[in-house]
Amino acid sequence: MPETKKRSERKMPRKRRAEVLDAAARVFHAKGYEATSIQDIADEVGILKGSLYYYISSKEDVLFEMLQEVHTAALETVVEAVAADGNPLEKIHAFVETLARFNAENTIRMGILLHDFRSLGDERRNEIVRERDQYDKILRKLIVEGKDSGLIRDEIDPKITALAVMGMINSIYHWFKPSGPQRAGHVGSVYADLVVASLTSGS
Amino acid sequence: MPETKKRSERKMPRKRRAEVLDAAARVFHAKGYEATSIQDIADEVGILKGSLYYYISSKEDVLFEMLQEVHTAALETVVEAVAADGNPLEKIHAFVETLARFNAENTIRMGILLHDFRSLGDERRNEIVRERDQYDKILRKLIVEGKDSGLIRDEIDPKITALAVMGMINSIYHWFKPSGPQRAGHVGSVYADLVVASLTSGS
Amino acid sequence: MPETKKRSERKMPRKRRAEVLDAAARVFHAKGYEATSIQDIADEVGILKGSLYYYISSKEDVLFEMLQEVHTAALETVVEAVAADGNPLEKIHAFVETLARFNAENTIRMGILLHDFRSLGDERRNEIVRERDQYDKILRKLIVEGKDSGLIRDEIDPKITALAVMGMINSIYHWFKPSGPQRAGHVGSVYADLVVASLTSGS
Amino acid sequence: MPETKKRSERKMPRKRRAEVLDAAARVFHAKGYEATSIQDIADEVGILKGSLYYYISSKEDVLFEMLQEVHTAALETVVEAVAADGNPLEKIHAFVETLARFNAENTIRMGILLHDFRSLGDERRNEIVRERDQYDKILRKLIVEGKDSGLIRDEIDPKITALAVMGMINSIYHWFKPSGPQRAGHVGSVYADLVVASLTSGS
DNA sequence: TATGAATGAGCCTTCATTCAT
DNA sequence: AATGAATGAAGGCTCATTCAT
Repeated sequence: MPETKKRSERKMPRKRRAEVLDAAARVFHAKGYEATSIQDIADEVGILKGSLYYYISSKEDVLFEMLQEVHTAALETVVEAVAADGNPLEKIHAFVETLARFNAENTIRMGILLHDFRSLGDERRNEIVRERDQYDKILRKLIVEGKDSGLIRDEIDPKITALAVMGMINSIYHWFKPSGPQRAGHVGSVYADLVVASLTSGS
Repeated sequence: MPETKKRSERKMPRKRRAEVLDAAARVFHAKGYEATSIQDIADEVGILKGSLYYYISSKEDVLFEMLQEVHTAALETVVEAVAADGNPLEKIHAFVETLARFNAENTIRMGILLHDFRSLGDERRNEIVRERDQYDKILRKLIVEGKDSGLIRDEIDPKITALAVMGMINSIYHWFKPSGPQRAGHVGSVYADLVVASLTSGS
Repeated sequence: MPETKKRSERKMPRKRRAEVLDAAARVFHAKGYEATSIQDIADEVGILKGSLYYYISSKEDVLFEMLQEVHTAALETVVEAVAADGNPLEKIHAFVETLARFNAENTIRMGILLHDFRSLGDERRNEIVRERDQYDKILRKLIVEGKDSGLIRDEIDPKITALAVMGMINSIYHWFKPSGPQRAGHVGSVYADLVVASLTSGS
Repeated sequence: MPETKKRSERKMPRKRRAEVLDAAARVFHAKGYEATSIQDIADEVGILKGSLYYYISSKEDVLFEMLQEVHTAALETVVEAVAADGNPLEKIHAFVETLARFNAENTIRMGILLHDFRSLGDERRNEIVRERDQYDKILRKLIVEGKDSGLIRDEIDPKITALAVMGMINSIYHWFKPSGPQRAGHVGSVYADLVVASLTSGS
């Protein structure tokens, strides 16, 4: 059916813009935001660098929109996961599993978020940092609740532990390859099991 | 005595050179290698940027030497710790404790290593990456040995677990402040306890 | 009737074209020719910048046509005024009054003419300059005639005086606002009186 | 005396910077600020455009400093001239003579001031405009005083007249050539005589 | 008539590096 | 040991213009 083909090819309104953003994400991920030139992105898209500005308004804007986007998506996913029924330990399991899986499913953009948010202007950077702190807060609160209810060992230090767990999750983008042997879901459950075990064992 | 003179002439630059490297490390850590200009480093040292080239040969060289240095030191410390007597679990404890403490004690240079090694040329980057993989290898081998000797749970996946632990340790530079409440040694033992617990627990 | 159709098709563009020129004049006047982008003009008209090229052939062409137009109009008005009966002094009065009024009535286009004719290519600029010099010539000749006939003081230097008067007139676009308290005609007669007084007085 | 020569050639601390500013002024005057590229200035100086930034911090800064400079100098000269003893008419004569001469002596920088102050950012432009208005204020006040004391004709409109005189003076940069037949001082006195005549004659 | 996409040249600015002194 | 001046390449971005639709 040539008609169907035509329809899907016709006009593609904001499709090209998404292509540009995707290309930018790929290059940012590969070389880092600062080391990436507008030329690099243009090459990846296959147009001239001047032409890029038909789709973007500045290099930093591209970064910000990209980060904003993943950040919102990640936070939503996590909040939803933690909202489900369960005791603190089950919620921690869900938190880690969900966020680890999200990281594995979005290595490119999460990698940029974690590596390059510093390159944003003050205001925007603070906005991102503020949002990022929420993960930590949620996790730390769950650990405290787990200790209060006796599900988590007394010796556990909520602050350092939460930071350790976040660091563990935030490093997934360094090694996870979607084309590799592991599935993102597998990584999520392995990470979650590890964390839960570390909080409960030891007696 | 021309000899004495020579010796003192050779030594002075070294001291100043270390100052330059320290200044560079501070700025790299604060802004990232790519976002740091030679001017920034010169400002931090308090000399003109042209004068820097009396001590360094290129910006990348500074980075490389810095990374080499801390990398070697870290590896030495870890290898030594693991060489001590003990069963695999005890060795894992020592590994994590030592490396975590080292990270806390060297946030500036370890931060640069982990964030900016990508900016090196291909050859040098590979050299660093190759060395970095050794940590992973050591840890993974210890986990396998621990499983073989029944000290570590059967379900543990050595590969993912090793990566998770390394990620945990490698994120310390993000939050640890030498001037903060925690001592580096405390961080080390908390991390080590957490890891050991995660490997052994599980009812 | 293909003829009727043709005629109406040819005429429509003309109207829109005038709109475009007007919009361009407004923006040129507000920001200066060099600082005005084609985008600015398109925004003022309310169409896309690509669409502008249906009406214009280049940015410089727009400027040139605009300047040609007002220049011709100004010269016509002046020539007509000077052609009327009267002695040299009366003609100078008419000259200044007419040209000053014209300047006040056409601040936008006269402002562009006086501020931005330099941006034209060599040939066109020379064309404009050559025409502009005619005002000076006319005025200077009238001054000489006035001196010859004893109506104008002997000490008057025709060259510098003509230039001074022209400068006075050509600065009207800087401050005259059609919406302000003064009427254009008033400005004309005040200027003319001033000039005549300066040429005759001196006891 | 080679010594004297050496001394004057040695170190020339800010000499090169002045050369750069002079070159910039020349090009700005010839083509207008907006139409002048940094490349143009570099070519005029005879260095690479990147090298210019050793002496300047931005194109607009160069403009601003230049304008600031002439403006201050002009105002000082005028204020001093008006401060001298004399009746309002004599002061007006001094005002016009001084400012016209200053304009003739500084066609390049005054031309830039009058043609390109619009290109400054809002704040700086307002600063310049505010200072520029002072001339007008001074002159208008003198005219009013002249009318009050009966030295100036009753019919004179202080506002329009002041604007006309300022326009006359401000157009000198358009035609005056230091290499031409007229001396700057001559222009000053001719202008001043014209203005005084225009204010007093007519009875 | 008008749009949307792209071009290509040029612009201002930054920066690692060099070198004579 | 250090300075001051300059280089040359590159960077992000703007803009007049073109053209298929």
